Amino acid sequence: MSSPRPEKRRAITEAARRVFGTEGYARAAVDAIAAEAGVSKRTVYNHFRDKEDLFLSVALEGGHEVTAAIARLLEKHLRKIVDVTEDLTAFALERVAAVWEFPDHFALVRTIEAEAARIPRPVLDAWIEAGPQTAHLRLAPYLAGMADRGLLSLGDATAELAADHFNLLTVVNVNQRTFYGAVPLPEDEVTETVTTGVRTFLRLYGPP
Amino acid sequence: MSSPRPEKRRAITEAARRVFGTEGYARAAVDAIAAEAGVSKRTVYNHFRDKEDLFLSVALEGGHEVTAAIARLLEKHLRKIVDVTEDLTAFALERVAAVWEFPDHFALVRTIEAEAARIPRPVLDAWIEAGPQTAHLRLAPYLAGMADRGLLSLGDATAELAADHFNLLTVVNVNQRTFYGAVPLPEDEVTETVTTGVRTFLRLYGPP
DNA sequence: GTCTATAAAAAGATAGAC
DNA sequence: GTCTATCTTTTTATAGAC
Repeated sequence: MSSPRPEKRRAITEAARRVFGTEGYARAAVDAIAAEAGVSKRTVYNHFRDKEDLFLSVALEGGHEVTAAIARLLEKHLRKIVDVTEDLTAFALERVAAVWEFPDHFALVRTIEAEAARIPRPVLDAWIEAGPQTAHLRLAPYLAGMADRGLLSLGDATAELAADHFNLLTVVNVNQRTFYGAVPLPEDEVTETVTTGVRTFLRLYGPP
Repeated sequence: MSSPRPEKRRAITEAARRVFGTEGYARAAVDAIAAEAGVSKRTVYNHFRDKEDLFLSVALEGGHEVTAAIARLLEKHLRKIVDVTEDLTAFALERVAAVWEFPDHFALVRTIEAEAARIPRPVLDAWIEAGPQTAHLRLAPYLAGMADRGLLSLGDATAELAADHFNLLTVVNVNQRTFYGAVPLPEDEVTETVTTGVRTFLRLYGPP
């Protein structure tokens, strides 16, 4: 399972992400992954115990990458606030667009959700923590900071709860409608949904 | 494709719902569905063109059934309002519990979401309309009625938007955490989430 | 570790009798 | 329309040479 050719392993994981994303788990053939990666099938089995091991490795890796990308978006838009409404909206719009920016990953997310009941709990928990949960919770400190500066008023709500509501009203709402990007939604409807979501969030937590 | 033995067709669709729900689309074997239904595989192919036709028929049928069940919950809890908070909470709790009451159907929902990109658009649209969209939109008239009676104050929001927010804050929130019931969540956390969701909803739309 | 070739099993769909 | 038996293809995983 060690790998003196790290570039091959890399090629395999990238190919696997594409094929698993396009085909789903059961339909994806290891043959196809090997072909897409430009290696023989035997090489795939030298790097990964079996198909399931390959799938879960790719999923976990993708979770970390997307979480990192979202962390960069948080820094970009919410590190220094110029205008609360505009900055939150700009963040949410780019956050939502991640679904189209990493189509292979989010196709994988849909597959994971479908397979959730069949994935070993420790592995699933590791994925949830690496991916959605962390990406989700990292928003809270930024909101807390904004509240400290008087830009938001959390009342007796925790920053985590406010982050929860922000995500539901913007990202989750759009993802529900588009099945995580599988069904396209006109850009102006996305903008409308996010704008309304931010406005609603500020009715809950906007400065007095 | 006609069926002089309707009870066989029924047995097949019920078996298909269980097997597709348990195994997902690609993994589910028509052999297994036939065995579960107690008929031969050839009989399955006499009633349904192919595996995909069977899957989509079952999905659509399930969508209608669950939508009807949710309509009954709306009538039960929101036809006559005794206490706004309590009635909305009771409705949301039972609405959320539907995921555990129809485990096969919601396992199928997860599969549909995963396969969304591969399902023919007209068929997918028909399913969305029969299932989630209708179940979702039927809440709006009840909220509008409550607003008319002064039990809610919608401001300049439409009843559809308020319904959207109610669903996001309660049902969608729980479903996100549990992957539509695939990962269990302690009952008190469910209650806590729904209660908080209703309270937040009433901060937005409660009477003045 | 990587390749070609192959084994072994599974699954979708159909032929043909009744 | 329903059944048993079968065809055909696809797929996971491995043997064995280099």
